[in-house]
Amino acid sequence: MAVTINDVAKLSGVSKRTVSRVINRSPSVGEATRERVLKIIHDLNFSPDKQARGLASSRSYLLGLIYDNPDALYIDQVQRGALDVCSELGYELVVHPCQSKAIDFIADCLSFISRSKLDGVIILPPVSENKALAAAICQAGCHYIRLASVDLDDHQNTVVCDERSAMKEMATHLVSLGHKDIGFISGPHYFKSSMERMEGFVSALEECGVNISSNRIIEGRNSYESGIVCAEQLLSGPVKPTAIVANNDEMAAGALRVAHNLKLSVPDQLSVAGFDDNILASRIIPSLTTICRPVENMASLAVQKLINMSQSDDSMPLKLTKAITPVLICRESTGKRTEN
Amino acid sequence: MAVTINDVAKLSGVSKRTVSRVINRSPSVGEATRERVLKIIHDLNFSPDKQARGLASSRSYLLGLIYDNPDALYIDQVQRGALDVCSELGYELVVHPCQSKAIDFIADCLSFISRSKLDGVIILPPVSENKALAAAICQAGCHYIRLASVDLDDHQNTVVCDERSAMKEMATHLVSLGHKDIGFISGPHYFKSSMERMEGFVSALEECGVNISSNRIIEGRNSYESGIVCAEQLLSGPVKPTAIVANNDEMAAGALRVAHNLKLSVPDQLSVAGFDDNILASRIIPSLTTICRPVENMASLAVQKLINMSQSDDSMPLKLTKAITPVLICRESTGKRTEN
DNA sequence: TTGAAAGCGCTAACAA
DNA sequence: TTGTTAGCGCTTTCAA
Repeated sequence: MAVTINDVAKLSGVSKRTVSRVINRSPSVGEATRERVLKIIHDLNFSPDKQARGLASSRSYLLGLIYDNPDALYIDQVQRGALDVCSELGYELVVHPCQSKAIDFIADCLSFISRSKLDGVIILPPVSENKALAAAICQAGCHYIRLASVDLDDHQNTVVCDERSAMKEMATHLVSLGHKDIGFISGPHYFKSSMERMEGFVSALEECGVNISSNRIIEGRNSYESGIVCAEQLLSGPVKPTAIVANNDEMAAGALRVAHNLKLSVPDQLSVAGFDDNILASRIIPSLTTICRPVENMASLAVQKLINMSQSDDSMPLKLTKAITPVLICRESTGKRTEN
Repeated sequence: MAVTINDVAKLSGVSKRTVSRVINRSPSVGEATRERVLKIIHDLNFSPDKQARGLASSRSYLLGLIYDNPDALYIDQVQRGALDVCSELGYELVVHPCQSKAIDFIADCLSFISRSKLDGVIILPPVSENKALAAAICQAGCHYIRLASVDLDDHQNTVVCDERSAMKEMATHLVSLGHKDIGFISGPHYFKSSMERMEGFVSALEECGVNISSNRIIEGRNSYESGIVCAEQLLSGPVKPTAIVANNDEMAAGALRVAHNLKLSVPDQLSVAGFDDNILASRIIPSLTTICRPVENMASLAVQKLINMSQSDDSMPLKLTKAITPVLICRESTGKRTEN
């Protein structure tokens, strides 16, 4: 059978209790003892049984990942970033795609949490913006971290990426290329992140002395198809913008498609930019100028915070040390404004 | 606190053991007793604690997902398909991306399994082809299902998608468009699925009376970059193929990029096709003709089989009823051969 | 700083 | 058909 805490205790000549303390990184263990026990643990390749631990401590060492429908690459990056930290600290990650429009959506998430007694959950945007969900989870006594683009909660409960500053970079980039008539395809206005990106972009443009009229801003739904619809609208008039920025890469891809249909050459006649740096961005022709967030880092940080919260009081807190700064990636789809 | 088996036992006037029997659908419980207990269970809204059950019965009600590096969309689809069935049957899904080239790769997977006492794992291609891994998992006493393109194991342990027949469709499609000089960018030859697709394609072409010379077949590495390298090679000679088929969409995207660089118009001067139907395929310009596998269904089926295996003998087996047939998706990137 | 003993909620032998 | 008695492997009172 597998090696248990008893084996470790016997071999290291201490009690179960002390081994338990070592496992749980309690500071009240003598340095010599700790090292001896750690060595035995290592030699025996012991790892504590999660179910037993959970049963005894009413914890599960399981973290949940709740998301609605961001793109697959984003989810994949989150999972990798989260698991990096999880596996280091003996946690496992349980996934839960959900339907935020479903009527029993919150109940469904709560059931997910209680079914496996999750120690905490990470909530991805855009579900992360759902205030009722966060409140319900909190009331259920479960820890959570919301990934977001704005402070929408206690600072402890969020990992925020400064998307506003990213859009500022984008604005500066386009203005420096000479663009003065720029169209913007926003995400749905009921998402705070959409507003954040839009406002960040618009106000940065203004700071650069470029104004964007309200009919140059169109609300999309973040889908490829809606990107097409919005870009068609932006490019339908006699005077066309020389650049279009979209709230995400999917819609930017839609804009590229429209440009293609209209035989507008990108970036010569029209610059296009997105947000996300998903797999599409580097593969599509022309490749897409876009914003890349450090998604894996954000997820790692979220897990660290989560584990910190659910750790017993006498264990040492982890240090949280990763920067969350998005980066502008310039590719082929943006270029100098040409006179027209 | 939550209601436990003891509460149920007390209220229904039987022993814990009997309640346990009812929970586990043991046939050796009197009909009257069973009904009484079930009523109490219902009234109390009791649901047994997974950790306690697991600790006592050495099961976890957790399934694992092991994968190396297929594209993110594929993973996302697998997760959704798997979770559909999992959540219906009270199981949870734990994810585990891994590095199949790492030296301790198998140990790492085994540790993943034992850490959480997984009841079973689903292994995605291409790791699923690793025979040593499957053997090790089996020996560790864990159930597994390998998603694959060929029968590489006991039929019970695999969910197979007939990729050979898909490539036959592809071949027929291209031949019907008049193509006679076709290039093929294969995946690494050490993957069985690569060979399966390649051989399926080549032999189907032959059946259609079209031969493909060996210098028209180039081994890629499934990456976008290697697609570029291989396509450049195929298109470097004085006589160019009129169509290029790649082992996956990523490499096909590379081929599109090369065509673009060479100012070859697709599909007028060159047809290109991929395999996967990933997110790229429908967004790229021109959109990509490719093969779509019913990935979600395959994952659902895998979970059903897995749970069937790990269920106690006296519970009803699930019926497994989904078809696993890939489909050819024709888009813009393939068209009639033009004389040259 | 350390240890002894009592469970956590459930299932599994073995009786009855 | 049912109940009794032990655990599963760990954490947690409480003492020392």
